[in-house]
Amino acid sequence: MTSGDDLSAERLRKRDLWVSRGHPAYPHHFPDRVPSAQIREDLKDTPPGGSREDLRRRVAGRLRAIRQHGKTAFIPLEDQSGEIQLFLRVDDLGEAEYARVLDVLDPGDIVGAEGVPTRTRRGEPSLRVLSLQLLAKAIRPPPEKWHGLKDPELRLRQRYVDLLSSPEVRRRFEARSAVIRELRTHLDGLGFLEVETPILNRTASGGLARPFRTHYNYLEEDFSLRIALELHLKRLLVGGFEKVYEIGKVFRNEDMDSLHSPEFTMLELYWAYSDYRDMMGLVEGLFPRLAGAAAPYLSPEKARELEEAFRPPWARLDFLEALEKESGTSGIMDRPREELVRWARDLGLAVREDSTVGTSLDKLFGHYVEPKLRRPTFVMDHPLETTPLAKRHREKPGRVERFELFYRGFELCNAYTELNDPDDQEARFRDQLRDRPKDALEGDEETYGYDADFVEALRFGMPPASGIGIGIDRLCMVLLGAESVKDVILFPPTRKPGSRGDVSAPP
RNA sequence: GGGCCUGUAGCUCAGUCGGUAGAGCAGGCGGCUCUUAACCGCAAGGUCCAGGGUUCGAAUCCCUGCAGGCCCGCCA
Repeated sequence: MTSGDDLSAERLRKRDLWVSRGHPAYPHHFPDRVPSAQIREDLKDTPPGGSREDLRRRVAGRLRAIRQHGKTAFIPLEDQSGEIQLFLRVDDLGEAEYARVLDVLDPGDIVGAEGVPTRTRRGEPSLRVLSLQLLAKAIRPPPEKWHGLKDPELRLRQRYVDLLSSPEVRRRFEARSAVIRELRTHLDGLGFLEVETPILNRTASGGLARPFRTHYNYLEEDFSLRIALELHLKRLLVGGFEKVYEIGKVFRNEDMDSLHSPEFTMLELYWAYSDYRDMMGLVEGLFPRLAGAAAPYLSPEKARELEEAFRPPWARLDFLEALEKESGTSGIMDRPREELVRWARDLGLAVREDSTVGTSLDKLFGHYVEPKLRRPTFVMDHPLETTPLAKRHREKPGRVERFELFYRGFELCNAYTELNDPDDQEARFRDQLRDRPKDALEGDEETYGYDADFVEALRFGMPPASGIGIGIDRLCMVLLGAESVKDVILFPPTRKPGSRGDVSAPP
């Protein structure tokens, strides 16, 4: 009688009962409602046992429990603003109506109610209900009221159940939204223009990643989903826009773990007539604002910790100096490629025999330095080979003007003075192609794709500029204290369901 | 890709040495006019992830697979 199917059957029976009494099963609207928080506000100065007879309020939301006491009932109702208790009495509704209402209600149902704001004798802010209607019957029961939905698999596969049963989860995504809103407000205030550029591209470039492939029927060509926003935004600098940014999804056809999602949100920003030092100033101004936006959603201790951590100025480390110091080795730049590759491989780092100087140094840096960067730290002036889209350093030979921001051992953003010399850009693209491993498949390899049209754009003249990319998901992890990137993504990708929880099959 | 762990009622979880499957919540019936994880009584509810094997007998032991988690590796 109470297997899953039977629970649904019971709820359907109640819905039909409600309909058979002349009510619509799924009414079209519920006008003039106020947030439940308004009723709490109404009762701010009302003592226990008192009520606001001068008011009639309408609220709507999901029922979290039903506590029946014979001729009274207490029914906590939740909406986005919080919770308010519905207080039902035979004295208010009459025997018949009281029974009719309670006959059809279950936890999880969405109802609308009208009544008088009232504080119970115990002082709980409530709405003493004069009329109530079902707005949407929940055919499936909600998760256990005290523990909620714990199963990590179901929480991802059926995020809506996770959300409807856990205000804290909803709150985390409200916080994410608040952070992104603040990001926009801040950048708009600095005069940046938000733009949208194509997701489907002939060549996936501007980053180092394996792209998703798709077919564009109209153009009769295979396209890639973008792996970065960079090259289109720089085309806009050529076009005369001086401060632009985009917040959007990028797609990298790679593994997922607690720090990586194949589909993730990225901010990229380009700023004409500035260099990477100007950009550091922008970041130091931005992050404290974002920490401030996240603060109301955090414990006071966490909020203070963030505020202190991101108070500028932050530490600045020269890439090579840091690597030489932490590894206890000098003259790294003078060493031949083979020696660096051997060094990295001897440490057990995943570096191919035919790997480049840049990759080897990157891996060595990741091994020796990155884990130590707990407080916000700018790592600056990377070796040239690591970064084909950055401008050569004006003073340090063999290096580029670039910085990455590290915090708690992982990268939060990546910025550089942009390369705007078309000949240098063309040569650097070619170097990338040449260094590509011999067994790489065309279009399926992780390399900076050669974008000839981008080089052509540079030939029209791009102003000197700096640019930055910020991984929004990681940023939210840091600001909201999430352990996994899945915790800040509403609907992370999941594998085809196994034998449990298969909700993808049509009936 | 490697190692470890998990999968039992709609939900949260027990299940001993291999011997008929357990609780709480939710649901049903009854009681109760101020509860808030309401309470009290009664009855009901199972593809023990799937498939195979060992055994007189498997939720339990073995193998394979599926899904998930953690660590490592890979990957900006």
